[in-house]
Amino acid sequence: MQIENKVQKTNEEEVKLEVESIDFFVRMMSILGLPRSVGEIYGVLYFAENPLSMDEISSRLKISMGSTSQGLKTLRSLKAIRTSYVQGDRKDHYIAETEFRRLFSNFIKEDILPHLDSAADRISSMEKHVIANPDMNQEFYTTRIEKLKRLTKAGRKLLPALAGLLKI
Amino acid sequence: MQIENKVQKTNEEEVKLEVESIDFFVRMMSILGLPRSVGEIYGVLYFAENPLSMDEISSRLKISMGSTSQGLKTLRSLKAIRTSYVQGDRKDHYIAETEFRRLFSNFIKEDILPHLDSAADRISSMEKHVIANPDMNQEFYTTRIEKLKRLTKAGRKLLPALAGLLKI
DNA sequence: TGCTATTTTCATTTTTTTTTGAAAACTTTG
DNA sequence: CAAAGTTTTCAAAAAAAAATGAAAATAGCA
Repeated sequence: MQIENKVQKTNEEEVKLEVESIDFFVRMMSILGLPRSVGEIYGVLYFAENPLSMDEISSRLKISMGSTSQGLKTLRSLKAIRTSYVQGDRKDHYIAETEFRRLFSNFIKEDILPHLDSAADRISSMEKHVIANPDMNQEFYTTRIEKLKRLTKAGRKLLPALAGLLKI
Repeated sequence: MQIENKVQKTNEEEVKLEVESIDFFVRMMSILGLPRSVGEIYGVLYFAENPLSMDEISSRLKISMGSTSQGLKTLRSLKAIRTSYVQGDRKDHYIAETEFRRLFSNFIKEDILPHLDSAADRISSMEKHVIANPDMNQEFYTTRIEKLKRLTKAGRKLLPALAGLLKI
């Protein structure tokens, strides 16, 4: 009734908007393979006019503090949110980072490129197996391996550039 | 011992290569959110010199016919594999489509764009809520909604173009 | 057409992922 | 520096996703 009131969504249209925001980001994040709770949290923060504490987020969404903490951690590591100091309150407060360009660039750096790195190792190990055995149809296998090399090379170039193309 | 022998990987290096191929594609497909079995199947087909039947795929991978059938269905819908007639054999036979460019383009068309379509609907419904209530901080909400619009618009343009950029 | 081989479907089981909740670990402040 | 407030961690529970396997459907052949 006291501090909370300041940030509580009292208005009906605001509540509806929040529900749709949550739904929107749950779907978006699920395309990126992120759990439901992460989308929910970002959805709440995206249309929040004021920074929200973990507490407020957790009670608005009716999810546990544990989930909320985990979700915030994920969002922080993607730099999709940041903390903001609120005077007279000891809790941490969060606001959504709304530059999607940066958000994507972090996602690619963090969740995609590491896979491409390990892919490169695997490909060179494949090559060794083909070379090690002259009985194998060298042309066939070499061609296939070349394609994989080109694929990972293209991915490594293209994906980071992608975020730059996002004129958002 | 009879027909199978023709396509069985007998050579040790070939077996090792196959294992790595499976591993490679399991990872790749999992980036795209596709189940393990789909990656495994594609991994086997990618380095197969001859078309393989469902039977052969399923027994090489030691996965059930049900999974294999489902996985092949997914791969077919992505046009990542195609069937090929093999004389004197009543079974269907599959070969990997190795043009990754097309593969990605199908993935985007099939698994990503539909989400963006439904996103557009949701955004316009968000707008209605903001307009419906003049008490809301119009500037704040309108700006956020604009960002979402730009995001989805950019996605719709950029993603299909992405496959074209893949020089593979 | 009827018989058999092959593939698909789908209820059930298994595995994996996510969430919960309570305890542990921090942090702030009186 | 202790006491209360806050956040994190992590084992266990719940939920979601994927795989199995057997029955149903389909297709090819005599």
